[in-house]
Amino acid sequence: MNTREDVVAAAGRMFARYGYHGASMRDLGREVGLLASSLYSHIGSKQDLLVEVVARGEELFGASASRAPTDGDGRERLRGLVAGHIDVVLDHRDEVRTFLNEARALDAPRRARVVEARNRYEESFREAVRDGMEDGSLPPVADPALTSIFLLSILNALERWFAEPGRLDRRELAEAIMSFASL
Amino acid sequence: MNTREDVVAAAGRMFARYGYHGASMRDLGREVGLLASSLYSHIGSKQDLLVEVVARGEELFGASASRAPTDGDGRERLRGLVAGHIDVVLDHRDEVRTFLNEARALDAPRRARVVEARNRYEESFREAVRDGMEDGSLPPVADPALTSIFLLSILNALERWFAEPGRLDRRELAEAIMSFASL
DNA sequence: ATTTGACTAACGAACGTTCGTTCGTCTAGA
DNA sequence: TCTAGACGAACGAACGTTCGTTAGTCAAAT
Repeated sequence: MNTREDVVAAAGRMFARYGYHGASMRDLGREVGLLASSLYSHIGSKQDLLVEVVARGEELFGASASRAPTDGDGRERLRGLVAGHIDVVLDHRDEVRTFLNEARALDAPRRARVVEARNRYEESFREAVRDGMEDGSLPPVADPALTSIFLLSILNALERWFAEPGRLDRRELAEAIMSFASL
Repeated sequence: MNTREDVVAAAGRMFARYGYHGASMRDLGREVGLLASSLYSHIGSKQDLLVEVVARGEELFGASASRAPTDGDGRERLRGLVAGHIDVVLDHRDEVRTFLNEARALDAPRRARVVEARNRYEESFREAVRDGMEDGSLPPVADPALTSIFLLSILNALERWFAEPGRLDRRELAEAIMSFASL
């Protein structure tokens, strides 16, 4: 019914699977059951579609971070961030993939904004780790920044291999990641 | 002097930076100081170039795995694999990036071969972890497969952020990763 | 009666690739 | 030693195709 929404969703799927440059407007039209030209009744340009999909990824992570518990010790907050990240990645694989891998196809200023958003998001991880070390809820760790990068490396890679349903559910996955990092 | 080599190297650079579909033959020609048409004195097709770059990535990881120590306990062997992986990623960023991210632009049978090679490589990690658990050199870990995936997630993400020279050198990086995983 | 959203048709630009050609360099035969 | 001719490498032009995008039309829904 809401065609525009279908188009954006399809764009997310196609960009995620084939990459921005690898997915043509004709492919995209076929995916949603329209001709390429008809897509322009709903969107401004292909680039606009990418901007929108990437922005959604950005918002999803931002919302997840701000939804994380602000009370509780560092460990609990980190746990919340990890669980939130897992949910975002698995519930919105396509937007996440596009956000993580196709932002390079954005023009420079928009790409810079994405990098900035990622840094802000990463900072919330660093903060939780740092606080957890100070309040004693996390073991003293060499470097909160490094720990955050490693955690996010694992979390962002989930999109490439984690399948549901599988041997692990999300709860167990979060547990496995935390205990892998001995956190 | 060896133009063909230059072309392949430039292709690795361009594919890594802009993606296979995002890099045109004219871009590539400009990079090596030739016209697009002149590239065909040295290569068969754009697709051949991708095949070659990806194959190099594949070989680099394969060679690294077979260079790893076969004697020593599991922990020592895992350590060797991690250090080897770090070297491959940092010494051959472009080929690795292309290998990791652009294999999807290959035709299905070639893509399948890449997946297979990745699985074989991952298996060498699993084996080292499994052996390390059995010989007592590694702490008993829930799941060697999961541990390997997490390790490789961290290792493959290095290409995205690790800079040399920086606060950490490779030795310290390997150490940080091993101790992050409490291995 | 107006508006919406799909269509067909077409645009110019860029794509990967092939073509005929030129221009050195290197080798073999006179 | 000189020369003929084969060769590798690069060129510019052009190929057919696909790209993203626009314009005009027409049917259905409001």
